Amino acid sequence: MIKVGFPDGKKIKYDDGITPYEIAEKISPALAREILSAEYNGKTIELKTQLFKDGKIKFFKWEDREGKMAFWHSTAHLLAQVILNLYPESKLTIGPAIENGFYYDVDFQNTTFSENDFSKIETKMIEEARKDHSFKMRQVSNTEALEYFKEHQNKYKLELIQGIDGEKITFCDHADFTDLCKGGHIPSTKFIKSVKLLNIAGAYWRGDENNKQLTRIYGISFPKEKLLKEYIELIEEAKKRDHRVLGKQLGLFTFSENVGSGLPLWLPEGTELRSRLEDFLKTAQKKAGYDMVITPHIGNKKLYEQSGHYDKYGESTFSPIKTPKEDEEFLLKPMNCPHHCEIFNSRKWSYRDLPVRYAEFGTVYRYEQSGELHGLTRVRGFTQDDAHIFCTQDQLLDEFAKVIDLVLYVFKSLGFKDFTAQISLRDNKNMDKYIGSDKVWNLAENAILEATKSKNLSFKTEYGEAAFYGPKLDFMVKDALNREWQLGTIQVDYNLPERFDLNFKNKKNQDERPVMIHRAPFGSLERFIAILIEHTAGAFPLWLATNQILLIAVGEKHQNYTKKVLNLLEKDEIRASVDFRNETVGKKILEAEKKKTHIMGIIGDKEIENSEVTIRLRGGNIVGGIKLDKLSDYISSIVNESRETNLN
RNA sequence: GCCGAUGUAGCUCAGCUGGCUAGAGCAGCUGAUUUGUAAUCAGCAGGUCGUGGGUUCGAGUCCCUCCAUCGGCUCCA
Repeated sequence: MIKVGFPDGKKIKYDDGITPYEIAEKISPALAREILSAEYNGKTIELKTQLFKDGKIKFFKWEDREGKMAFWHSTAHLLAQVILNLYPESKLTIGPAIENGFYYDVDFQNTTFSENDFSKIETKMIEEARKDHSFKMRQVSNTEALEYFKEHQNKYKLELIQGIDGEKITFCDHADFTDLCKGGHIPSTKFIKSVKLLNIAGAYWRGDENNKQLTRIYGISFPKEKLLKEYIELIEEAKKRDHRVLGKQLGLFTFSENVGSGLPLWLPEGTELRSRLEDFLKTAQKKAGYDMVITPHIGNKKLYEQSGHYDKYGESTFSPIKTPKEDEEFLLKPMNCPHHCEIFNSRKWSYRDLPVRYAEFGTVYRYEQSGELHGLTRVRGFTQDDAHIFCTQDQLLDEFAKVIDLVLYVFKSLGFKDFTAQISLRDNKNMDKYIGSDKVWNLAENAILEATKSKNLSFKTEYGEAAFYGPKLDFMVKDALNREWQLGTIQVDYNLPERFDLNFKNKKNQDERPVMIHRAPFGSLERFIAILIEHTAGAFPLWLATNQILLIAVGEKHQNYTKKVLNLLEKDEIRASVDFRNETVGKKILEAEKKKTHIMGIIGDKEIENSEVTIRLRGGNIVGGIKLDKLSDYISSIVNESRETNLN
């Protein structure tokens, strides 16, 4: 007999060799029908794995992340089976489950595979799924595994097997298909009720661009038809919220082939939104003791050689600009930090002067590879809400914590309620990517860790995500569709102060190095606005909206009164506008809705008679008549509310 | 940069396997209408079909080059 513990603490004895599925069945047949995978003593196992030792068991359903992973991973097997069936020449490589579905990387050899082939594969997959094939794990010897894939002439799998040392090699069989696999499946293909292949992409073998490029097929699957429908609706909604689509519709920004790709042109409405965001941050930064600075758009190449940036990123800057002077070259500014270091160096500092905080909306230019450009989220010219704080070692924790406060204030004001922190450290396998000694890196990493803990932020740690000069604290926000975006970043840097020989006089009148904090709560205005558009579906918080209320005059004879209302609102600093076009009220409302106008004020005979304005909120909620002397207060109150919560 | 796809009016799209002066809706302009909570009616105008080349009696449609965009990969100071 073995003793099995459950998450609720209960312990039950079972016969040796019982499987998780059988245990579930004993608990309740309903549970057995729903579970997709299980974990035993912290390790993912198959539902049909026999248990011979005491342990703790956990069951996973579709609702659990682990359940979905097993489900999608199993679907990847199904996809592989069908592909090998239809394209016997193709070579399978890897096919994992991902956040939203799964993919399989396939070398189709000389055959081209396109989206047109999706439907026949989907059909075949469902056909196979219905046959109720069970997934069976089996252990094989190293030689046996190598033999198998030699026979199938699959050099990719051979490479994978050679990379597995010590561990046991396992195969997974279902139907007539066998794959190298470490496990984690649903019991049978019959659970897979609907499958959708999503897109096709190129992906390098093992993620290395020197390797052959394979065809990656992305897909998703569900245990119920209805769930697929919901998923497709979610994708449709995301498409509607796409900042590139809304940016066009709302007249915020555009691109021109003649200007160049990745170089956004800000239209008047977009510029106004952007300036308002800048003003918002400027005010907050002033309160937090920052000083604004301005630096040029170009800088001598030597400056970036000194900082180390040129060595690291020289290839992704725009080509150097030559001057009549021989050997003199300038770069379009790819980052602001060296400039701010030079500002710091323009005078002598005492410890009494620190911390010094320089902020700049600094426009920078980076020659991103053409295939990496994407709307406003990845561009070649963008403006960072950059600042650099120069402080003493003693001030570091406090300063860092203050920056965290500022970042959180920004998120809160803009309606990002759901976010996580990520501490980005060095990749210990690739230490030559970084500059500076272990000693200063350890100092910096500890500072970030401590400051983050002092703020009670929960965080995850990612290795290999640090900047080349120092570790980072990055903020990932979740938008209204639950998608995760990286926004603000805070970095601790001991290296640039060294490279620029920054000093201040300490209490003992000795030269001492300041520590530098790099930070950008938005990251860049372009990227931030893109994410804000997708998060709010273009309906920005009312305090930020360019047009807070649109006054709609029913007829020509109502225009004078409407103008009076406009003046009244403008005097109270409410951003109002009027629509006097010769159009029906219905049409004006439709267009205001399209422009995501939050508040509409309708004015006709009735309103004039009662000295009021009828308020209609976006989406059709009619508030009713508000007297003129109460109107500004009413609007101001919803504007203020919008600073805390989104008016949505 | 790499793999794959796409590119027709300001916008969204139609144009079948190559065949007369390339179509529609919205937006625009003109006129009528002065309108009550998600599209008033009529007329007009608007495109060298991304670029350059080629195949053909004939190319928006087929082939090649380049450019841009989209989905990914790689990269992201």
